[in-house]
Amino acid sequence: MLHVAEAARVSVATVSALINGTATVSPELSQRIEQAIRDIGYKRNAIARSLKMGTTRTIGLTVPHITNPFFTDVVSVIQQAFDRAGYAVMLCCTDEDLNTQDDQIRLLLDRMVDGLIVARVGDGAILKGIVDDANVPVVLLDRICEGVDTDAVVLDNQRAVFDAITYLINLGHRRIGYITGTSDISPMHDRMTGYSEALRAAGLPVAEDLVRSGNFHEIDGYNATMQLLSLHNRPSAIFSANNPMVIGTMKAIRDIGLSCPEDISVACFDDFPWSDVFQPQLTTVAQPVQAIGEQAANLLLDRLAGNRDAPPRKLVLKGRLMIRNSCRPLGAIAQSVSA
Amino acid sequence: MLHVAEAARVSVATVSALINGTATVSPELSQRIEQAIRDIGYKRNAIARSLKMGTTRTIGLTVPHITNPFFTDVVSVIQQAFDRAGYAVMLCCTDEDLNTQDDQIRLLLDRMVDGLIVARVGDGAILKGIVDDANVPVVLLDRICEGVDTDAVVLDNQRAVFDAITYLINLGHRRIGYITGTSDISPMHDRMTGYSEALRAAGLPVAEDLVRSGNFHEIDGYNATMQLLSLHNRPSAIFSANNPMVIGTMKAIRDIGLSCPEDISVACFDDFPWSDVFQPQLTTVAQPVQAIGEQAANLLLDRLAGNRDAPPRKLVLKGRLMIRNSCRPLGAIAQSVSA
DNA sequence: AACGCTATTCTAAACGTTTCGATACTGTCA
DNA sequence: TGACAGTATCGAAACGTTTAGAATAGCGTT
Repeated sequence: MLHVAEAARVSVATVSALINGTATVSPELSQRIEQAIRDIGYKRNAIARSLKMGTTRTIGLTVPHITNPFFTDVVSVIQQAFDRAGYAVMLCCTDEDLNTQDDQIRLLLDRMVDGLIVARVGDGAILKGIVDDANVPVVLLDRICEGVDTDAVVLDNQRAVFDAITYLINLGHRRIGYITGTSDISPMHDRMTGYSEALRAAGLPVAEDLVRSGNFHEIDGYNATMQLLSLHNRPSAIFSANNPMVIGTMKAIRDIGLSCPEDISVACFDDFPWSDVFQPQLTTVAQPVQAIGEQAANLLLDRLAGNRDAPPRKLVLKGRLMIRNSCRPLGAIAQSVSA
Repeated sequence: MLHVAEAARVSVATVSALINGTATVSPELSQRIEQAIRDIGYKRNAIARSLKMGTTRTIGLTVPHITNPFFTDVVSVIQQAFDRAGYAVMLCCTDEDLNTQDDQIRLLLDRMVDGLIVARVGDGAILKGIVDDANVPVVLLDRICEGVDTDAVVLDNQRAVFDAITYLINLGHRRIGYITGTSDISPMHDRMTGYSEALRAAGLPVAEDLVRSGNFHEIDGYNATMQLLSLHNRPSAIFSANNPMVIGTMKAIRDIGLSCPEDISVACFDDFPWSDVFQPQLTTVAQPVQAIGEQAANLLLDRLAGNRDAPPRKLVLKGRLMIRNSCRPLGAIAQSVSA
């Protein structure tokens, strides 16, 4: 900017005024300055600007795994929303690791991001500390956090799973295996509650041997399913509370020589774009990913626009049960077996 | 830092020296300073540091679509690699749009990113201009660019498709439909060449009516497939040069009342993690996503480490044909039809 | 006691912006 | 003609660091 000012024989203050339109600049000088900008190929340095202004027009986004299609979709929507609003997005993947998440959030705050969208990992204590210190608005995504009082957008996980399990029960299933992620995050807890509530509502027992947990990866789903299928009295249906794990479930079913839905019914949380073309067509609980991403972006953009003091807002969206052909009425199975 | 210096009764220079280890500081002052840092909860401001140092320890990454599993995986690997190296990643999705890409790259450069990894869109002219101006190292990903002389990591697309098409020919297919993305990017061009070369090598004609193009989305694959299937003399196999589009292909096949592989064989570029559990199990060309991401990260990290003047390096990796059950020998189909 | 050496610490100038208050100019009106 | 208001421009400080070079202190030598 100094060079531009010199070339146009004006002060840097005038150049700044013209660029930002913060004061009127005479046509004559405007022209000289614009010419100089073109000649020199001047680009405003956003870093220097950020330092002075105290704002970076950049937000931080952390998710556990970007390869999980749910997060991929949400990240994509959020990225687009902030792109439109002229913000850049710094993306971090915590890989479900608490320390990584910690480090990354600190890294983002050091870089003076203007806001944070966090699909948190682990318990919220440390996150709470960081968020309280940092003076930036934070939106919690997918996973809320006891004691961290801030904007959030989540699914009504309990209800969604309740509906899915009830659907299985209505098909005649009585022993329903359940594969969950680590239970220290709210969705896993709420989904588990949905599972037990549905059983309880139908007067069925919650059998401990039917519940397995893993760490969100395909291999965890595989191992959990292997255990369920080798049970003395194996379940007739399996619900996977997370979608990378259901791939593992399907592999385990295949490897053990069974097939879905003939021998075992399967349903899971989170939809896939290909769910209704490949066989078996998985029955899933679809999250409104578009809405989740947009709402999260809107909440944060609203805070960034200056609405700092409004009380925390918590948006709870509804899941939708997508019924396809991966779950069979139990009567039909009995028939085909006895035939 | 000023407050810390005051609290510890030293100068800011000494605080800086201690924090960065750039000069020896007596144990006594060190202790006072560390205490003050803790008391105040001081965090170094990375923006001010960037301004002074001329480096942000942040890189920019732009891809066409993050929801395309290929890019999702590559982004994930790259993110991890830079995270390990202490860099932040700014992610942009260009949505296959030239202007968006332009704006985003400028945005990233304004923010003084230290380097850029670009899966480019459209023709390279503008990109070339930007890259030449900007004084940062650039690595091209997946798609190279005539005239832009910089590091790149790409697949041997021609060979990969040649092998896949040859496989189909060996199964007895003679009319093989081909669905491509827009041909202004190198992989689409090279894949198309692989297709024609394979046909030519087998002495088969390249029929224009068998080649359709779309804009990388599922819907484009759907439309292209609909056209191919309503051809008077429809193909016995379809190869989709891109993986979101193959979902559209499968939907079209289903909607038109055919089935794969019984009525029509399908293969595509890019693998899915679930390819070998759901039916039909797609035959695909798998890219070594892990290697692609790592190599791209390494190339850039190497430049960032100071190796600026080495000549541009172009890494060409090999694809791998994953043969599953979505393609049938044509003889078998003939038999079952005549039976 | 004066000297030089080393180890430690500090002063002050950058980095590239924004912005407040000051200044200079122009024209209007009493 | 002089005071005044309004407009256009500028000088300089500030944002929070890093760093070159100057200053100081401590200490062994001669």
